[in-house]
Amino acid sequence: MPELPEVETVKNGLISHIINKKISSIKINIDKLRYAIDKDKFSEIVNLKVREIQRRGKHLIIFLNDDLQLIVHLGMSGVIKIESKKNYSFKKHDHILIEFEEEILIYNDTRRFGYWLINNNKAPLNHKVLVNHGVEPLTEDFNSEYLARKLKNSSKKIKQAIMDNSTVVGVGNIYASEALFKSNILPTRISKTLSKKEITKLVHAIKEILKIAIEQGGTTLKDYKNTEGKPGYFSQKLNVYGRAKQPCYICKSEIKSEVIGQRNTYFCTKCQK
DNA sequence: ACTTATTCCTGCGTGC
DNA sequence: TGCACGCAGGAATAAG
Repeated sequence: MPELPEVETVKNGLISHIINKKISSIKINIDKLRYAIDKDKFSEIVNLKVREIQRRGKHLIIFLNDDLQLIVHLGMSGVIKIESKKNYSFKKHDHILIEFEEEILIYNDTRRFGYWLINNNKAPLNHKVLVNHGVEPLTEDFNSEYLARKLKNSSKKIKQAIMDNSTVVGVGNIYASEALFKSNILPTRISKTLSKKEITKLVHAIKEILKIAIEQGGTTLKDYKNTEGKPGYFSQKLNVYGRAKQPCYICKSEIKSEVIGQRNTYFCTKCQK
C-alpha cells in the first residue's frame, strides 16, 4: 500500500517523466473514486502543461498552468504508471488515463479509496484535504519539542496519536507499530505519560524508519517503471508488523497483537514498556 | 470540543 | 472445488 515513502517514490518517478509535458487528452472511466470525479473540471486541464510536482503527507500535488493543480491521494491500492502510449492496453481498474505526447499516465485503483481533485486556488495547501495536516516527519519541524507539545494533554493511546495526521503526516499503521517497537514504547501507552526521553526516542525512530523505507522505495520505482511494483518490498525490514505469535527478533518472546482504534497493532511486551 | 465508530471497496485467506 | 464470510487499509464523516 502506498505510504509516505512510496508516494515520495511515485513523485520522483513522475517528475522524471511528465514535467513540462503537455496534456493532450484525458479519459475517465469511472464516476466516483473516494469522491465523485468532476469530469467537466477535468476537461479544463487538457492542453495544460505540468509545471511542478510536490508531496504533502500522502498526497501528490501536480501543479499545472493557469493556477490549476491536481491533488491526488492513492488511498490504499492506487497505482500510478507511466507507459508509452503505443504499449498501453486497458486493464481492470484503470480509472483515469492522462495522455501526453508520447506517454500515458495510468491511474489504477482496485479498491477505489484514492481520489483525484482539481484545485484552482493559488494556495493548494489550504485545500480542505490538506489544511489540517501536521508537520512533515522528515523535516526539522518534527522534533521532540513539537511532539511533546502535541502529546502534553492527550489521553489518546500513543499509537493513535502518531497516526493522527494533525500530529504528524505519513505515519501509517505499519510504521506506527514499527516505530514504537524501535523506541521500546508500548502502543497502548497514554500519550501524556511519555517521558521527554521516550518522546525523543520515538521522534528519531519515526524518522529513521521512514528514511529506510524511502530507500527501499527506490526499488519500487524500478518495478513501477517496468511492469507492476512488487508489494511488500519493505516487509523484510519489519520487526513486529504482521508477526503475531512469532518470536521477537531481539528477545525471542512472542509478538502480541491487539486491535487499537480499529487497527491491528503488533508489539513485544518484553522489549516495549 | 473531544473521542470513538462507521463507511467506502475489492481481493485474498480461511473454514465449511 | 466452490461458496460464504471476514478482514485489510486511510481518513472523512457520523455518532457518541
